[in-house]
Amino acid sequence: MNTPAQASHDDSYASEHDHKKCVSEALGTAEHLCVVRGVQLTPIRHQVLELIWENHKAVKAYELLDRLKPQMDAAKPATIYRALDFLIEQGLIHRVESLNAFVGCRCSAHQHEQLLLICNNCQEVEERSAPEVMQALSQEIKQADFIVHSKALEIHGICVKCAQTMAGEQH
Amino acid sequence: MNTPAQASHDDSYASEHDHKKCVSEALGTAEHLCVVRGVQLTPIRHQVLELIWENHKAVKAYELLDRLKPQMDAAKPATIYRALDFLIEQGLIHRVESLNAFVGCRCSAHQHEQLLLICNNCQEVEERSAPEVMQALSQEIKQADFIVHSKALEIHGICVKCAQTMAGEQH
DNA sequence: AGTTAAGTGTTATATTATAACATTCGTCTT
DNA sequence: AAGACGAATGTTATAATATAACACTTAACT
Repeated sequence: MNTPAQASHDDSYASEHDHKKCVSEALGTAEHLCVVRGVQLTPIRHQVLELIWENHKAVKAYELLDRLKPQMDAAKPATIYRALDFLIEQGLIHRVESLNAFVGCRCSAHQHEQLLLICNNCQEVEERSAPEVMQALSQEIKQADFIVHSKALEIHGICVKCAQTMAGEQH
Repeated sequence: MNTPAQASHDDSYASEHDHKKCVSEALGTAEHLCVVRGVQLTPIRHQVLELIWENHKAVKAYELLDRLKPQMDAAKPATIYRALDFLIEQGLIHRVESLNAFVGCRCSAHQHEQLLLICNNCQEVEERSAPEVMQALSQEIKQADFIVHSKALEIHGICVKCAQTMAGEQH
């Protein structure tokens, strides 16, 4: 499979906002939730979650594996996939179905199913709770007499920042 | 990867409605659209489309390959994937992202992006145009200043028929 | 000490998908 | 007719994604 182009803004998400705060909040919430739920956020799981939170881009399992290896020589596919399974079960990350990739979840404590806006240019993923969409969805699903287990709501396109960057480069 | 349980109703979609008509309409529309668009629905592509339309279940690429081989001994992965790429480009089938599988599209001529209700029990997929959902989505995406390229809207759960079957089996 | 359950280590393999290059075939050009 | 072309297909190889299966460790409980 081809390596997707990894556009990267100077003013990327990671620098535009206070990403350290962003990460520490996410990890703090994760640690707290795991204690509350009586599940173990083991060192491996914590490391994988940290790697995922390095930015807001969707990241592939084998890329995480490569990034984990320097810290953990023994890391194998199963190491990553087990950690990912746990993190998904706990709602701490999203699996991006349309990319076979993973991204941190900011909404672990609340409802987990969100609308994902996925930039085809920079791979950053924006989560939106999109209440009107969810409301309309509920109605529609109810009309169909369908019993929901899970939702994957993924929009691909170009994010604001990339659109601006591209517009700037036109001149 | 595990083989998903393939539940199958006596009163399955395929027998409940006039599936022959369903298939002939789908194939007829496909043939017509390809003529209009000046693209070639070659024998291979036609055969793959027919295989996909054998039922309303999401089907895997390698399962299609196995089903194609009796008719076409030379069939290889590339054979299937090329046909699938064409059919997707032309909007004649959906790729179900959350299953890495494929299903016939009833709405080729109109808007292609639909809400998919995917039964975890029988693998049947119901397409719904869900105008209210699409309207709410447009609003939400506009608010995010996001430029849409494509949408994957996939709901997993249990379809009406399976729910009824299960309820019946409780006694 | 013995048992158990959860987590991890390790090897192997299954599943999904694409790359790369050769060949065929019909059509258009000369 | 000969050659050029583009689209489709044939063919081989391999990349990328994911899981199975079984062994081992550890901590908690009995």
